[in-house]
Amino acid sequence: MFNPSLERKAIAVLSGNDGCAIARSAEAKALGVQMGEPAFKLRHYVEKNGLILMSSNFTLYGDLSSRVMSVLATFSPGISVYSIDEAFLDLDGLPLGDMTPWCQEVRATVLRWTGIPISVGVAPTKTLAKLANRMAKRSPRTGGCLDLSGHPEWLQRALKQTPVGDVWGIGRQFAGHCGVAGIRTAWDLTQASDGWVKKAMGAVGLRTVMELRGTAVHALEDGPADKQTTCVSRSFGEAVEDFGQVRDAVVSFATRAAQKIRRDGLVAGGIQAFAHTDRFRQDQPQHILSGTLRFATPTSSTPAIIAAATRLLEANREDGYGYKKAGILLFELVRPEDVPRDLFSSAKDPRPEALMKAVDGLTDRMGRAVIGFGLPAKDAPWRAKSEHRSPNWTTQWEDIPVVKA
DNA sequence: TCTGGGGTCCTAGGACCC
DNA sequence: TCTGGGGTCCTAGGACCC
Repeated sequence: MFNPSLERKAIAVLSGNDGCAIARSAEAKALGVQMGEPAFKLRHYVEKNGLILMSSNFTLYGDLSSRVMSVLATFSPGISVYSIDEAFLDLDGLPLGDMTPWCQEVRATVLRWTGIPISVGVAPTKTLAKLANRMAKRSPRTGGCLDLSGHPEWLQRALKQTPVGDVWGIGRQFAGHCGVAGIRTAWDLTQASDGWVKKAMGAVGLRTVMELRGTAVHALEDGPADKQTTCVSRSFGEAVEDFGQVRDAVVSFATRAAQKIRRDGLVAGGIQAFAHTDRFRQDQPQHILSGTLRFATPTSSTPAIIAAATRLLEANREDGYGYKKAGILLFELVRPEDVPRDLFSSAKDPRPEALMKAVDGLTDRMGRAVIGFGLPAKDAPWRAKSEHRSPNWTTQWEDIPVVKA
């Protein structure tokens, strides 16, 4: 959108630390760039075929995502955002019949107002809507929109054209079980017996099959449920032997995790901190360090979470390894009003909360780098690589594009 | 040299209860 | 010889999703 010269080019977006391909343009797929392929294996495409590699920029993607979602929300009061690039809309109550013109309007509006092309699939269940969407995206004839509701013969043809492994809820293992049983397409799976499905893929698989048969079992939720866990982990730009550096990294991850749960209005009942060596370097000694503790009182206070994380790390400290990744996990997340009262402590100390409120206020107004607990050096060796990063076109004043008169 | 990050749900087995 | 019936909770591991 911001760099039209990239249109129609072979381009892949890399994971964190510029590790491997996590998104590919159609042209990159045509070259043979695989999902999850390590970046160093893509170099020959870059040199021979002009493949363009970009670092991921989730701040930018998140902002554009929320713009798209807010446009979608104008089309149906029942919207459930499923991921950064997908949402389900409840069409109950909308005029029945051919939904295609309506879908075209949704698509055209999102494109016009945000610059993002989307595809739309309509069907009686979420699993079938995902299947319809996939066909709409792949087949130019559909113009990006496919309505499989009220067209039994189209639905059957779509099911027969969809490989079973491309069905939502069928991953590698389940697809393998299906293959052994001679089940190749989504249609084949609808014909399998409940007993076989339950045995091979459990209750989850059975729900997928019900949805393929047209019985909705995945309801459209009103709002997203509260998170149960929040994890912040990163691979390091290079292996780190200085344990102090590992600790610095974990402190910054703890800071970030605390921010995240405060933003979600939650407190954590416990924390796990971990660090491990490079699992791909089997020629080097491997080590996984990990520790868990529960807070006496659930908290979202950055100093409390940092203190716990560093305590766990030091308690499980092992020197002499090259650490390549570390992180922390906050679990037993609950809303503060749901935390049971502590029988033995009297008045709650109001100061940590007030402090975090002040820090969050400053961060919101002036950015994350302005105030913090032990701000790490910008050039710390554990900082992830991000060598092909796009600007934050929509969220940083200095990156906002300027239109020339 | 170089290989991501962040989630959910289910299941089986063990420990416990009356 | 013979040894009940009905539960809950927790955990680790495995499946899936984006």
